[in-house]
Order: sequence, then C-alpha cells, then structure tokens
Amino acid sequence: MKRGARQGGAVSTKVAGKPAVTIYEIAKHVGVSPAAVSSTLANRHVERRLAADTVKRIREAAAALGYVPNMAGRRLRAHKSATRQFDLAIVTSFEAPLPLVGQVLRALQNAVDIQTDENTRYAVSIEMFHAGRLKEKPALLDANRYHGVIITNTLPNDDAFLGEARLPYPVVVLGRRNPRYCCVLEAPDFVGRRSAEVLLDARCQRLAILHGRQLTHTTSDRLAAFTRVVRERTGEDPVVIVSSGLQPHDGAAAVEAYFAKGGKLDGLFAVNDSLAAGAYQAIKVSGRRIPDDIAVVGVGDYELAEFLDPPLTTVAGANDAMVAEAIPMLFRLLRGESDVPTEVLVVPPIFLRASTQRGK
Amino acid sequence: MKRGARQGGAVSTKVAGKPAVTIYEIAKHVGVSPAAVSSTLANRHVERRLAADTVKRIREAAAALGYVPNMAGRRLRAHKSATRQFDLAIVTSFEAPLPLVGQVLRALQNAVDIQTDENTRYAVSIEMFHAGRLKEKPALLDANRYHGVIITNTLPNDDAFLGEARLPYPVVVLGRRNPRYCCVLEAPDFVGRRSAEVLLDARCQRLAILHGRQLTHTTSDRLAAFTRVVRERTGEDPVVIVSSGLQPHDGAAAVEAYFAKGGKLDGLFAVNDSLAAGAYQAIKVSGRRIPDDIAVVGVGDYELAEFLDPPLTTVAGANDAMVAEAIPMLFRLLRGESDVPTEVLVVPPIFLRASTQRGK
DNA sequence: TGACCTTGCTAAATCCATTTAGCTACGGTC
DNA sequence: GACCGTAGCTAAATGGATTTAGCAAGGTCA
Repeated sequence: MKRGARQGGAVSTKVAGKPAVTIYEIAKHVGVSPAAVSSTLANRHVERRLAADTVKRIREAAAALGYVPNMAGRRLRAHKSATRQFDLAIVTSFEAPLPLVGQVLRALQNAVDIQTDENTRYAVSIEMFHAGRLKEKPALLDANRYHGVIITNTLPNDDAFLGEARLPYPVVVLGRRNPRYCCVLEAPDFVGRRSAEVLLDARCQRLAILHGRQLTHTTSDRLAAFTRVVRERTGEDPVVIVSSGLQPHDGAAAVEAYFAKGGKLDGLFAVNDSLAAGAYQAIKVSGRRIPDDIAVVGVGDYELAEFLDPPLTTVAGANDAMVAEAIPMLFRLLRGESDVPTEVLVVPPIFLRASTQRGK
Repeated sequence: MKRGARQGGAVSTKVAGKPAVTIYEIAKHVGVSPAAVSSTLANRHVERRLAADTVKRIREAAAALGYVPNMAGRRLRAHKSATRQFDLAIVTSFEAPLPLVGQVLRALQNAVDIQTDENTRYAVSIEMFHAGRLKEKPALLDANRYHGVIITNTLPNDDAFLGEARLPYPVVVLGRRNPRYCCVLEAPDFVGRRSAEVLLDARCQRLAILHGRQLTHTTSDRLAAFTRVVRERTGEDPVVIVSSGLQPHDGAAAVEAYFAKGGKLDGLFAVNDSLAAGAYQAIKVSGRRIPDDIAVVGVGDYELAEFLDPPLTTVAGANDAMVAEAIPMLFRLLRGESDVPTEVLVVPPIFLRASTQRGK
C-alpha cells in the first residue's frame, strides 16, 4: 500500500536496446493483421466489426508487450495537408523565477491563439534545463522537434554552448547578447545605474547589492553597472551580499548573516524581487525600518512587489517589454523574413514606491 | 519602422485550404529530386555534394513557397526504434495562479528527468485554455498529440466538457473530482473548515471570506465549508467579498470597496494568497492592523506568504502534496497499470503565522 | 583503350499508424 | 442453384522527410 513506491520506475519495463513495440509486432504476436491492431487500439473495433475475442487478445498483447504508440506516426497519418503545424518551445532553466517564465508563456500563448486558424496550428512546449547545464539537453540540436524557440535564463556556460552549437531552427534569446542569434535584452547598464541613482538620490551613503551565487548575463550586468556608479559617486565600492539561491529565504538568510557579523548599510539593491522580499524580512526582524534606516530597490519581476510593506520601488522589470519584442521577432523568423534585427534593446520602466521615499 | 506592425499576421501567407508545401513540391518547382531538397534543407548539401547553384535555387524556392517542415514526418524518420518517446502535457487555464502551474511543471520535469534514459524520452508541454472554455480546444480530443496529461484549474464548465468528452489517453485531474478520470484533490471541507476554526480560535467575531468571481471546484468547496462552520459556531453567515479577478490588486480593490461602504470585519479568509496580499494592503491603508484589528488566513499557494508583513497564516497549499500524488499516478496510467486509484484525497498542511496571532 | 576517380544527382526503402476497398466463408432466401 | 447479406478479417496505399545505394557523365592516369 506504500504510495508512490513506484515513483522511480521507468514507464517501460522493456530491456534496454530492444526495438520499440509497434502494431506490427503486436499483430504478429496475436496472429492478425496490423489493421486489426490499429482498429482495436483506436477503439474503432466495433465499427470495423472485429470479434470481441480478437479485440481482447490484441489488448492483452499490447499491454503485455508494453506498447507505446508512436505519435509521430499517428500525427503524420492524421495530418490534414491543408494545416501547417508549428511546434514552439520556451527553453528556460529550472532555477529561473517563475513569473518570468510565466510571462513568456502567457504572451506566447496569446500570440499563438491569435494566429491559430483552420490552416495554422501551434503547440507551445516548455523545455527546462538545470542552470548552466544546457548542453545536457542534446535533443535541442535535433531539427525534428521545434520550428522555433525562445531561450531565456541561461548562465554563461549555457551561452557558450549556444554560441558553438548553432541550433537548426529560429531562435530568439531573451536577456543576453549572443552573436549567433536574435537577442532581446535590457539596455545595458541601465538597471544597475538607475538603481544606484535612486538610492543615492534618497541620500543613502552605504550601499549594498544583493544577488545570488550564480550570475546570469543580466544580473552580472546589473552588478557591474551598480558598482561602477556607486564608486563614481561615492568613491567607495558597494557592499556585495551573496545569497545561495534566489528564493526569498535565501535573501533573508544572506542579509541576516550580513547583519550578524556587524555589517552596516542604508541602501540595498536586490537584483530580483524574491531576494528583495527576503531582505525585507531580515531588515524588519533586525529592528530596522524601511526606508528610513534602509532604502530598498528591487526589480519588478514579481507582481507582488507593489504589495510588500512598504511597497517596493522597482527598476527594471523590463520583462514584459522584452517579451513583447521577442515574440513578434520569433514569428518573423518563422516566416523566413530576412530583415529581422539581431539585437533589440529594451529600456525598463521605473516604479518609485515607498521603499525609497525617505523623509528628507 | 513601426515595430510589431506585423504582430497579427499569420506566419504563413498561403491562401486558406491550399495543401501545405512539401519537399516534393519544392523539388518539382526547382526540377530536382526530393532527396536533393531534403539534403539542402537539412544542411547536408556539402557532404551530399550538391552544386552550390542547386542549393541556392532550392533555398530560394523553399522560401518563396513558404515551406514549413512537417515535424511528424521528420520525427518519424529520425526515430530510433529503440527509444520510446512520451509526450506529456499540463493542461491549465490562463487565469490560474502561476505558482500552481509552476509547481506542476517543475515536479513533472523532475520526474521526467529521472526517468529519461537512452531508451525513454519525454517532452513536456503546456496547453493553456481560457477558464471555462476548455471545449474550444478540440485538439485535446485527438489521440495523436499526447501520451498523457495532467489537467488543472478547470471551471465547472470545463469539468462538464471533460466528463462528456472522455479524452483518449491517460489523464490525471488535479483539484477536482471527475468520475471519468483519476483525480487528486484536497480533502473536501478541510480548508474551509480549518480556516474558519483558526479565525474563530483567534476570537474573531465578524468573519469574511474573499474570493474571485469565478469559483473553481476547489474554491467553491472552500467557500461552502467556511460558511457552514462559521454559521454553526457563530449563528451568523460570514460576509462574502467578491473580487473581480485573482490578482493582488483585485483583492485590494474588493476589500477597499467593502470598507468604503462601511463594512466591518475582524477575521478574513482569502481563498488564495494573491488575494490575501491585496487584502493586506487595503487593510493597512485603511489604518487597521493585522492581526489585532483583522486576522487574516490565506492559502499557501504563494512562496511569498511567509514574507508578507506580518507573515501570513496559511491553511491548504496542498498543491505540493497533490502534485506529489498526481505525477506517479500519471506514470502508472502510462504504464497501463490497472489498479490505479481513481481518487486520492490530500490533507493540506497548516502554517500558523503572525497574521492570526492576536494578543489575547 | 581501359581502369579508376570525382562530381552531381536520383530511385527507392524506411520510419509507424490509419483507413479504404475488398476478400472469404458462412448462412439464409427464393 | 443462384443470389444476397453479413461477420470478420486483410492488403495496400497513404502521410512527409531522410538516407543508402548507386547511376551517369566527365576527367585523369598509365
């Protein structure tokens, strides 16, 4: 009765390397024609007048042999020649903040819904990889899965893989520059620079930046620009607080640890909103007030930013805008247009909220 | 230069009803064999020693005719007969809270990663529908797309459609009961009852429930049980506050409107965490304190619940547990096991946090 | 002149499932 | 005995792309 006891077992129990079971094999096994097997497995046995006993034997053989239908074969046959089917995918890392992925997914689904008609159909998939290990997804190199993909949340490792690999279908890369593909990214420096400016304008003196251990192209750009501007304007480098992950509790733990060892700060830039939410908690628990003791800037990738207490000032959150650029771009590539720009820069909006509004 | 001007245009410019362009058509057009076209389009023209001029003509014809490769054909041919490919999908509504979808997606991807080996491959798709309009996705009835799906976030309309339609592949339904399929759901009544109890134990007297206009099976169960328990224990019905959507700002607007017309309450149950976050804001803006003036219970479907101020008490959030049940179930169905339970009830955990901890 | 190579291309088999047209055997009717 | 109907099944074509084996024409070398 142990629930989930079979969780780890593979679906198929066949021995490695054995050719997959097809309806022909089942047919041979039972002693009927493939037509009979097909009819049975498609639940057409009644109208095709197959004997009940035959149906039963076919079903048993299919189960016994571990038959797995080949969808490619089915679809090829079922294909109406007047419809074009496009298979699209969003390729993203597991570790990515969900809202980002969700935005892309919803926007793509919307675009696809609009374009779907009786002659054109779309399917949208998600391909997830573990951050930095995109190359362990060799299936991406197959030309037989997708008509086009949007790739996002890659780490430098992954970018390198993409640069060498040259995927055999249209690709739009979101959030980083890659010379081999069409890219949509934040205007470089903007987020880091403006975050620094917002905090400095609030007359913060000891600035800190909070980021996760793994830096994507985007977050490392934010880090660099922030650091540069702070150095220029204050003569000092900002404190760098590194969290082990990107979840709120990671941010909370990192800031708490910083306080614990006597660290000081009065202005914090968190490279994404989950971390900012965690930082909020650590700051409050330590008895400090936001924004009077510590002003905080986040990144607008979380719809809840506005509902934190106090509402979080966000710079960036250009994701909406990036997605809005990326999706038409993908369709243009699919259409085979030749004048698709290879790089689009998006300037993120800024929302000034209470977390940086300090009484003079 | 207007960007996105072509956003609405279909990818293919062909006239409706024309059969799709195949490599045979291109071949005829150019005056070569399909083999030459295939080689060119697969970028194998060098090793196949095609003349540069031929390649160029083929490429031009393909572009001119608007060729869209048929992935079913490609995959059928490319198929290694020793590998079994499983195509799985998560079917969910657009309107669903993203974290729920993300949980299912990640858990499924994890399961799939474990099971992937050289003989077994998986693809995970997302199919989105507009809440209540699942029947507008007739492709779900095709037997040629998925080996199995997990369906979640349906409205009663959608459940009715599913009940009649009988999808031709294994299905696990998440969060509601449907006699035709295997279902995993919250233990009925539990969430509504426990939320009421938590608030009543905090000595709240005027209870309210906040939910979106559209009730899913799950949320209407929560509403009903909450109402019943409140009525039993206080002799009065709880106030029902209805928000137009499920986003935080919808919750904020609804609660604000309730206050505006003089409404009172000292205990609030929000049927999901986004709404609770919005309610927090409206409550604070109105000058009331949480939990002393108003205690709040949410639903643990948002990782940020713990990081709201004050941390939000959550009942439910059984999603993790439901997903943990549903996924092995799907694999058992795929394997053709016959003793798969048709209904699994999950008892959600409860996290008591500051939002219901009232100084006596 | 013949053996051999290279270039540039094609014919045909193949992947798997589905469906249409049609066959056989049997029973019943007139 | 001719004819029809039906139950129960099969042969073969089909969908689109890829690849292997191999052909034809022209050149090189001895």
